[in-house]
Amino acid sequence: MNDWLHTTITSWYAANQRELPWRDPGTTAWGVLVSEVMSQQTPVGRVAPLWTQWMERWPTPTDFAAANTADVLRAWDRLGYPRRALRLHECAQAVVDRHDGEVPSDLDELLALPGIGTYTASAVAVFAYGKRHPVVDTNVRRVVARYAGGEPDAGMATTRRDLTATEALLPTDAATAAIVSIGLMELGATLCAARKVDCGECPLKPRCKFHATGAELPDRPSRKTQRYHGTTRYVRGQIMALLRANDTPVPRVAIDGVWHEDARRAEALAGLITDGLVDALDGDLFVLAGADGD
DNA sequence: TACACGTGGCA
DNA sequence: TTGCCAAGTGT
Repeated sequence: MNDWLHTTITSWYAANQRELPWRDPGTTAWGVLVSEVMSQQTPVGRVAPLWTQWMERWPTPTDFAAANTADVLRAWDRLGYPRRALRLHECAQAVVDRHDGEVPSDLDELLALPGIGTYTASAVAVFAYGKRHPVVDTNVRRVVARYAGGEPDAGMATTRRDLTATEALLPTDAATAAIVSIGLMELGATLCAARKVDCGECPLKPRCKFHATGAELPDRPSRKTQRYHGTTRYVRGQIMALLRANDTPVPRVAIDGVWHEDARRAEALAGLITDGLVDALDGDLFVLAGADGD
């Protein structure tokens, strides 16, 4: 009963998809996995150039598993959330240890890997291996909420409900379902964004409940955000940037320069050490984790 | 369930 | 300019 949706999305995506390096037909499952992890909470346009360099440097899980952690964190550069780089490194090691260096295609095996949650596991199974699963990210949740629910935004992320609602829209055929999923994501990332809709260009307009009811976006943001400057997260970022820029151990007094509040700075540094992103050396010196080789 | 977790572009 | 927002995951 959703045939119209499937053919509409499929043809729209074929004609309008953005050029992204990991969409090249020759991309490996590992390449897909890396692109998905890098894209977590990060605009894909910022990911693309880094992904290309990354895959040239570490083409396979085995290559990457052997990399030094400090090199990984430097290569991650300012992509954000450096813990993702750590998880990706652990993920490569798990792929080598548990799967003989081959990215698994089974959803549960993917889910068991470090840094791989519901979304990423589905995305790899579907986009790299052609499996049939609903792939539900923030874009899909929003587009489905608007198209099928007539609501301006998706509600709270409740995995089960999201999977059910998306599942109901997908075709039986795995290959087509994959294109519908990537098409919904693309639509949400381009024409049907959180704060800006372009119904005039949208192929789903004729049957979209949200458009039918006026497509009015609320003035209020759909989710709460917090101030960033001066937060622990901000100070962590400043410390990481300082350590990335230095090949030699950095004395505490240098770190003291990144933020004026002692307590905040201490909290940030302690957190980075706890998270395995920073190593403390004798003499009150600090380095990127694994800077001496893992 | 709710919060922590980086960074930079855009309106 | 300030603040929203981005292919989420782990706790």
